[in-house]
Amino acid sequence: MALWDGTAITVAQALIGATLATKSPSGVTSVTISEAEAYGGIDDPASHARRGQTERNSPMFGPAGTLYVYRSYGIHWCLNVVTGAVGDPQAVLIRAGIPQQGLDLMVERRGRCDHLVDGPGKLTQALGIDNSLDGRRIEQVDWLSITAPDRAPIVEWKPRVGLTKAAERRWRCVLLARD
DNA sequence: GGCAAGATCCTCT
DNA sequence: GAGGATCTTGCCA
Repeated sequence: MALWDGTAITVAQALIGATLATKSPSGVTSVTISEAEAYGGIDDPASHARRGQTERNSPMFGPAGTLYVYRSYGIHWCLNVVTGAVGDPQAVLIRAGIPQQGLDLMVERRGRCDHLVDGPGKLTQALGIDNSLDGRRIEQVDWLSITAPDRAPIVEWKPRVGLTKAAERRWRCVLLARD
């Protein structure tokens, strides 16, 4: 069973502590995922899919393991992993991580040496992720991988941030410590 | 066709 | 801590 099989809630928790890695001609970069946010289906007012399927959000309606990359505030890319069944638009937003490999490359991409991957837009920039991945399946992208952690980490569920709708739902999963 | 909102980040004070 | 940048999407007239 793949990491992304399940509901947005269970997948968000499963992704915490997992290793997200990308390869490029410049080298390999990888992070330990430390923060992920669950987005429910069309009944989640904060989800892009709340008004049904559109051209923009159609990857969310695809099978589990599809990547949904959208532009935020006209500037940043945000990476989501689609979960749930086809036609059930659940997804997990990968918000932040802890740098592991390729620190130099991340610094180069970010143009600074601090705050490399502590936000959704920063994480995609540091890992070289953009909308070329939108609608692709994780298994079909040979330069990106997500690997489950060896041991289940200790996590905490907190309210979502940056939202104006349904922000009170405690669907943000944060890495507390690794067992 | 026009307008407002938005799952953010950076810079300046 | 506050405010500006920047642009796509969806709603409404």
